[in-house]
Amino acid sequence: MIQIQAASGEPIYIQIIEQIKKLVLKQVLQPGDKLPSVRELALLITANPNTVSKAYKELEQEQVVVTIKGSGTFVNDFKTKEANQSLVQDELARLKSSVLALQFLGLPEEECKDHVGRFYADNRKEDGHASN
Amino acid sequence: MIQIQAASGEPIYIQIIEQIKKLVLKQVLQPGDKLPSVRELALLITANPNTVSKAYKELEQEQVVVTIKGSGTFVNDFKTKEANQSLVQDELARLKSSVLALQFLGLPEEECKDHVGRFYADNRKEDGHASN
Amino acid sequence: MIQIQAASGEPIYIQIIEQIKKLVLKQVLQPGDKLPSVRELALLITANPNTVSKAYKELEQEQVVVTIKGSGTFVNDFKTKEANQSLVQDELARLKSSVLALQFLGLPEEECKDHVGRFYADNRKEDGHASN
Amino acid sequence: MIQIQAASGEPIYIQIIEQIKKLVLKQVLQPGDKLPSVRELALLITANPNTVSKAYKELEQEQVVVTIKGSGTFVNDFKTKEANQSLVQDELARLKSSVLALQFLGLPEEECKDHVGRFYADNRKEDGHASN
DNA sequence: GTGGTCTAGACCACT
DNA sequence: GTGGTCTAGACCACG
Repeated sequence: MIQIQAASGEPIYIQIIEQIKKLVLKQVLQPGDKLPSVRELALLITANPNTVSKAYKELEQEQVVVTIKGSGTFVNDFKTKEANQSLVQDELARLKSSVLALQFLGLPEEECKDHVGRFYADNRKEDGHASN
Repeated sequence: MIQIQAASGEPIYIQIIEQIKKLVLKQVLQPGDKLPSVRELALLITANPNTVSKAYKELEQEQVVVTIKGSGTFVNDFKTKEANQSLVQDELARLKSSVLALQFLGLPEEECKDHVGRFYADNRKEDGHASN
Repeated sequence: MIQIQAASGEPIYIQIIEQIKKLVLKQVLQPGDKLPSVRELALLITANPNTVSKAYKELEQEQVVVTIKGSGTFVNDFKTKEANQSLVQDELARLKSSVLALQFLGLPEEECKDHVGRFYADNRKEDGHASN
Repeated sequence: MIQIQAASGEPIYIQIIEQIKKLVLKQVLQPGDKLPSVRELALLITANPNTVSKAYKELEQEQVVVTIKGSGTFVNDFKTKEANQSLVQDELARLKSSVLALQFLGLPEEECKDHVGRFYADNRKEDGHASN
């Protein structure tokens, strides 16, 4: 369910965070669903429990999941998600930086928007076949 | 001419690279123009010369500038830029990650594309007034 | 009668303790009244009986309730409550930590005292309508 | 400058956070000041660097400090501190819980407010002599 | 030198 | 069983 590329340079805990967000977005994980326990997921992806824990904590901080000590970690109910304007601002800054680089590399504006459209579509699909 | 935000989390050498790319894109820096020397720029932005040097080396590796020993560093001619498909792929991966996050935060696809369009437009203007 | 928020980060047994204390304070539960059995309360709030048991044990240790084997758990007579100076000290430490945080966040001293006054008043009312 | 009680039950990283907040509050640490490096402080208080790092990260997240990779951790300029209403709400919830407990233990309202006043005063003094 | 990430393995609190 | 805290020690990116 979750695939990690240990040699990708992208920190493992970031990969976990993004993949879980994606699963929630695709409704493979729905509000109330229990995530695998820290130790389980660590075994599954052959990572250290601390690393998984770090990912779960950050997901909780972003209100994607809720953690109940002794019980586990659960997908959150989305009610207060509109307020996160500051997070949106941060991400837009990252987006801007990527767009600058791509423009510089000669990627035409329309082509860039096409990619964005494809990424949106990808994250709505059930399967994980990237079209990157 | 170049503004650094040390506390932004973005590495300083990355900020230098992006700002110089932007200046080239906007044609403030034109092919053949001489960049400030490593030491000059380091003084200007109160950074470590090693940091500036690292930025220049990466810009040279991306063929944005050319360094001529004993003379300085110069903006390159734009002709050889098509080969950098791997760089484009890397940047598309970053773009994809940003788009995932923004989609997750509820940003509609069309709104995201609008931002991309604005960013493209920004980088064609002379001045640095962001519309972010 | 007792409401538990499993995802609040506050341990469930602590929530039970505090709510029962509050009910005693408000005289909804009076000296001699019988508390629900461990199993009854566990069912009511869908918690583990061990959790309820832990709460009752701690309440007994603080002399809020008395457990009589084979009969049940009862609200205690209030006479012996002066000795708990160590508990007061512990709570004052928690209070101090909260006050530090609030002062840091810019809450004026008078406003903080007003809140304290309101909390005292709240706990004297019968109903649970918080004015937080 | 920072004193840790390893056996206090209070997590070490929480103690670090609170003591640094206190130092900032007392203006012993002023905006722009450099905190001891993670490794330095770890040696000083004989804790693990990871533990100190955890404290610093949380302080950064609360915008008390700013971290510059390769340079160090610095006390932040307070400009955006008014917006943290949600943090205030969280702390008020903790305060409420403490006040409930103290009321239950028989502490009179006025005495409780006196303690609050003393805590405010303590945090304005230079020395660390607690009057807890 | 700085902080960031990760692992291995320990102990504790909570359910 | 669950997650939370902590230690020891490794490697990396940044300045």
